[in-house]
Amino acid sequence: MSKRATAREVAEQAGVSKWTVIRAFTPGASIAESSRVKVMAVAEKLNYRPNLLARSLATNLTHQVAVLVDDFENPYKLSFLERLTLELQSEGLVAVLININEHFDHVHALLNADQRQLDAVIMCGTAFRTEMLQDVRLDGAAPIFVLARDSQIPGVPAINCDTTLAIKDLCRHLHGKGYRRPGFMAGPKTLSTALGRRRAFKAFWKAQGIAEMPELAAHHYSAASGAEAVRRYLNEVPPAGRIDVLLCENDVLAFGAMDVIRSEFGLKVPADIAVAGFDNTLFAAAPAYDLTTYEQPVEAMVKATVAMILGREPKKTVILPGRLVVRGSA
Amino acid sequence: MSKRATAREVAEQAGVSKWTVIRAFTPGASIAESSRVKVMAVAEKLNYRPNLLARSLATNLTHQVAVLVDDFENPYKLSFLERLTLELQSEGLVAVLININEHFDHVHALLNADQRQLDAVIMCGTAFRTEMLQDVRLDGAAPIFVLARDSQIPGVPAINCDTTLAIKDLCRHLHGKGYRRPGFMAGPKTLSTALGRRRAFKAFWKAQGIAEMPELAAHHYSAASGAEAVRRYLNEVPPAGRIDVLLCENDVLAFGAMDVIRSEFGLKVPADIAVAGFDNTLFAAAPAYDLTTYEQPVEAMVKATVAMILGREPKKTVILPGRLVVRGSA
DNA sequence: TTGTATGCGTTATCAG
DNA sequence: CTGATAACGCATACAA
Repeated sequence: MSKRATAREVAEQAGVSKWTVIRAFTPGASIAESSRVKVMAVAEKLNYRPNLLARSLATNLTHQVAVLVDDFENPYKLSFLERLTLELQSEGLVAVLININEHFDHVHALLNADQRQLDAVIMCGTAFRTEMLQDVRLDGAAPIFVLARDSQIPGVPAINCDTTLAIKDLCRHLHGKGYRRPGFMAGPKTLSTALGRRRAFKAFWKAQGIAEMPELAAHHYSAASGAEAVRRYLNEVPPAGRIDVLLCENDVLAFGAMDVIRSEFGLKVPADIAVAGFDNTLFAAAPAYDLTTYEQPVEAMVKATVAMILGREPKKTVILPGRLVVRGSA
Repeated sequence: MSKRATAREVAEQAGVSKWTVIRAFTPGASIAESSRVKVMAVAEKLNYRPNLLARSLATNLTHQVAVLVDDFENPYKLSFLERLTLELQSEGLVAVLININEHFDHVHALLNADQRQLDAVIMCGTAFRTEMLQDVRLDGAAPIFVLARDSQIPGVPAINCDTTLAIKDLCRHLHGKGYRRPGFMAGPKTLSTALGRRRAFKAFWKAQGIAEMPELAAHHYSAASGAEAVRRYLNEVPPAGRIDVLLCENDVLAFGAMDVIRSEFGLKVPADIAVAGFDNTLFAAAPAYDLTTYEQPVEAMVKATVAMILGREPKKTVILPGRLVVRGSA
């Protein structure tokens, strides 16, 4: 039942001042080896370890980083969280995971992070309105980073995959495969716009002299919404006038789309309609989907983010190239 | 560029003592309405908000809870994280997400949580050796809770789904469907044992007078390992002697198994081999898998955990019933 | 190398 | 209701 020992208690038992105890636990502090050993022995006995809370109060560094997430339906988020926590922890930082939802929005989260003196805030692919950040006065607060999404906010760097390049790579592949009647499935309007994938898609095909590009609108970034969108389309448009390839804004939408195309309409992928996604989610590789998609450079993005947080790199928007993953679906 | 204002600064500008400022921000503190208004005005102007770090140091409460996770390959974890963060945040707590891996093990995480004075530690389905906890001396430290797994450690309550009931429900369904040659796919030995699913499985079929139950061993809880295990089995055992139903320890293994059964061996699910899983992952509902599985009562489990953390419920192991989800795969 | 004084921004407690 | 004093556990600067 030995309660947490404090530096003062250790000092008493070791017969030194508490500052000497602190020094023993401060790497690079000037302290005699003899007293260091003595202190450490007593510390071990009393089960003493420095109180990081008190340290944070004194140093103004919590070594904690807020990670804001709002879409838990996308398994892809899990990869991001894994890499992010891994990278943070390897640098002595930890992630405070904040669930952004109707009851707890960005402003709420930002204020909270501020009050807890967190060292940085990473908005991990969260959907936010640019105006939102201007409402909040966070002058002395932690720097904010936008991960896996663009940021138009001055002073708030984004670390993102090169969307233009990515969509171009994807579309070039589809075009090379001979598809000429492309369709695009987007998520909710505002969020979709922020991703910029639709724009790049239209630009590519227009450059190829193809003007007609049906758009299927999904209400959420979920398989169910993807399914619903494609169901609506297939019910409305007779076979002759249909698209021959569908690029979905992300894998989750693509999964839902493929499910409906095959199970409900008895069509073949890619023979009748080819499908491609974005993210290279774990399941994209499963034979059941075998989805052609695009992989974001998660590790590089995460490393770049953490480097900026640590001040090893200047804070500025970074765009990194990803990787086209060709599989059987398109 | 207004730096973070402190209570003292606000006090000076408002012409009161800093304690009055604190009172203005302390719900239920006795303070004159007039001075409260005065303080709030200045606080607003100076952009003051209480420093939770300092508060934590004084109160010994951080309102932060460590959430340990070690398996980021299972999309199911995402549901847990979503519900957990949601519930914690609705109670004024936040989750510190800790990635348990080779470089950062449970002991490391526990010590870290201790030093950061976290209020509690939730081991969210992590694989640990019982001895491990005894090595760590964490007497005055935060209470530990084991979520979605059993705990044999005295004083460390587990919040889990009723495995025995769950497996019995699943198996009864399979038996009712007429399957008589059951097989079980387990994950890594030690982790699997901790889950207790295999044991319940064997018990059920033995009670039905069926003794032979092939076991397929997966090395990890991943689709690839599930695929590999079933591939090995199907290559070794000729069609005549094969199982007619395979219960996998979790959905992810089941997905991998189904992939191989159908794509590599051209067999039908459930006609040739039926498959069932455990967890009711998002993808289990997809037509591509249409997996019969068992759903853990995530929300109830999470609520029970948080209730104990807040001291609203006594700390003790809780076993909750889940829900059988019957689909087309078995 | 070691000890001392002071500060970090709160909370708790008591006197007025 | 308000101000003052001590305490939370450590860091920083300085003196010995």
